[in-house]
Amino acid sequence: MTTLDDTDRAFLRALADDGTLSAGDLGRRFGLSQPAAWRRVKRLQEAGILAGRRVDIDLEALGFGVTVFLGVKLAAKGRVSLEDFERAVTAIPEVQLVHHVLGLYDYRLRIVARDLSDFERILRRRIMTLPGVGEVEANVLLSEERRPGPI
Amino acid sequence: MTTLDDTDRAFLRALADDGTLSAGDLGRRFGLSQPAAWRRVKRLQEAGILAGRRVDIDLEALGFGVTVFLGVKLAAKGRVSLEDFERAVTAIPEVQLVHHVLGLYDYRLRIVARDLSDFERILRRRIMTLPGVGEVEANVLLSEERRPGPI
DNA sequence: CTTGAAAAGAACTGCCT
DNA sequence: AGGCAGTTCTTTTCAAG
Repeated sequence: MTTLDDTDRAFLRALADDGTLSAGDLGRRFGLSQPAAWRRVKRLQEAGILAGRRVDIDLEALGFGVTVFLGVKLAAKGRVSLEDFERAVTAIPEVQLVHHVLGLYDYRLRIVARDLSDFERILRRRIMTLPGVGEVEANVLLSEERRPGPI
Repeated sequence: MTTLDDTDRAFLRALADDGTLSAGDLGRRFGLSQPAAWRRVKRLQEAGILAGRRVDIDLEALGFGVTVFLGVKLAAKGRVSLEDFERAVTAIPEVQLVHHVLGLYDYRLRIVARDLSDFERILRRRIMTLPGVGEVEANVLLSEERRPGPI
């Protein structure tokens, strides 16, 4: 674990919002020279705090207008059935995230579909037929707000 | 909505995995020249499909080892109480994501905490005191797998 | 679409306070 | 820690086929 100063936090917040910012941009924005900003970014990367960079793909622009969060409870929870379930669920193209969780459900999935009838098809043909699936609970996404988190 | 060819899909998958890839990298990987690859990336950006770039911050490296998904049901759901709830919940630093959803719960939150007793503090002092909160249901994250999605 | 080249900008290094 | 000056490298952008 590493501790950060205010400038590090400002850098992380800025980069979480816009990953295209260069060291020069960050320096100008927060009153540091380009090399000083660059050294900070490098330090954050080497500490593993800046873990990677990704692009944001707008699936709605591609016709995937429905996002559903699905809680899944397994019927039989042997060690084998967890692995079987994970292997099968990650093979479904519409599944974006697989969270193995503790609580009322065993897994939480984020699933995208073109529309609700497309989601029904995925649920009936792909999800309910997965090995070991018991109860499921669905929540359809209306709106999403991303926050910087505790940095 | 836009339709993509196989190369576009390959670009998006590669960039979703590693946002640092340049047009030259993508071209080499998928058999295009650098300018051709660059024009494709630009087209995807202008179509809004490549919506932005962000860095991945490893909150575990900063001492936030616990992630909890929290379903929240509101007790009274007037129009005003939704906005009050959203304003109050987005002000909690540990809240990373606020999903307004349809289903058994009204909101789904992604919350990070240093440990479980830190999470208990957030839950009791910050969440349960939010305006209009009724039932809550928590799932503690054990492991997370990200998938490319249906592109 | 390609190649080639020029221009711009970002990354990186040494040295100094 | 940070700044300045400079070099190197990559990316961007244009020209021409």
